[in-house]
Amino acid sequence: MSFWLLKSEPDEFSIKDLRQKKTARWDGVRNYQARNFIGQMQPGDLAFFYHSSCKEIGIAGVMEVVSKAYPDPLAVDPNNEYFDEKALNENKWLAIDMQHKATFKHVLKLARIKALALKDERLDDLKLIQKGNRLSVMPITDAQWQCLNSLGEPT
DNA sequence: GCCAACGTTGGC
DNA sequence: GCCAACGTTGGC
Repeated sequence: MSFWLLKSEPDEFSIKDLRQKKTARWDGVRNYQARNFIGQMQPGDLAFFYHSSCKEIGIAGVMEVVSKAYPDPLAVDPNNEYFDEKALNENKWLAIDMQHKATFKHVLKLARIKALALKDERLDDLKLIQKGNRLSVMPITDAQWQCLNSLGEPT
């Protein structure tokens, strides 16, 4: 089993939205590196739901991968903002289904994660806080998961 | 709103 | 294949 972190702008799609829907398709990823990570995900994997570009930046909860990766239908829908003309021949973009597992009582804020990383060597290689990182889908090590998940108090 | 950093595109 | 220009991400 592997661990991941997936970013979303809560104005577009938040952990609250996922909790209401229970299961949702994670789609619209249009970055090759992120796409490749989605391709590696397996049912049963766990992922942090990260809120970006918002008031409370940080990890908002936990979700579970409940499907294998499959071609992203948005890429071949001309009316969708994530439409990709090149995908009409061969759709190489991937989507995957995620299920809500837990919403943290308080968002585990990025500032707190950064502060913690100064003292806890388990977070040394955390991609999230590496310089210039913009990946919206990234792997999390077992140690990083244990460290961060223990700080999130589920509601 | 600003800007650093990275990704993508396209001319050569 | 190089690189300048442009676009996007995302924290602050």
